[in-house]
Amino acid sequence: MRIRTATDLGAFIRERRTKLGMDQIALAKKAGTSRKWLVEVEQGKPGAEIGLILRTLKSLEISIEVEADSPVETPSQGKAKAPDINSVLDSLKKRPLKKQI
Amino acid sequence: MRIRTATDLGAFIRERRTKLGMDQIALAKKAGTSRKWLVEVEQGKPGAEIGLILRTLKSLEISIEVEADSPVETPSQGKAKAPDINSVLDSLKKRPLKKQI
DNA sequence: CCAAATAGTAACCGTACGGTTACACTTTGT
DNA sequence: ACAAAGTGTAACCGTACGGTTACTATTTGG
Repeated sequence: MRIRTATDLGAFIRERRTKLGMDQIALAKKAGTSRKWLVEVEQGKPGAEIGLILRTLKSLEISIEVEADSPVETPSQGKAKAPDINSVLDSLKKRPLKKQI
Repeated sequence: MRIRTATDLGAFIRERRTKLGMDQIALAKKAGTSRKWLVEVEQGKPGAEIGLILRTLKSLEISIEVEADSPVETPSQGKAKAPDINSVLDSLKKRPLKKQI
């Protein structure tokens, strides 16, 4: 299922929880959170912290996949997009070391 | 890419951002958050709120998919998996229907 | 009817999330 | 050499997230 909003996520969590025959207390305990928090998350609370969300999904054996929609946006670089050298150079340009004076 | 931790998510966000040629300020503004927040998220902050995360992923044109790992109760023989009767029974057993007095 | 189980809600409270501002460090371009 | 761009970090502060506890529906079962 594609997740676009916190409400989507809450609905999916609730559906999975009930299919597994768990109540809110059981899931909250397994995920290391509180029942209050789970209630709010299942209702689509956008302020829920990602760490607790991930623990909850793991407790429900739900996997998350992220994917870039468009391969890459090359605005005006023409049509030659073979080796994507810019990305390679950019990644090599990452802050390598912390140099001390 | 499979997301298991907040660090995974932060790394993916950063990779996508740089591939799109955006700096932290541009992405933060587009996602409606602050650069400080984005720095922490890219470093794997588990306390980041899911609402801001979703806005950021949308700004990067990243889609999220969630999926239940096991259908419901791994039936060892996956040949013809009848109309998952267990789920039906479970849901009926839990909170079946709203019955009128 | 009453009791039990599950879920939604409210209050209070300590903590930390997120925004703002400022400064330090590195790389790049002039 | 310098300045600019990009990033990491620190401080302060208002707000709200999450935990706890309690109470309220709603349904089921005795």
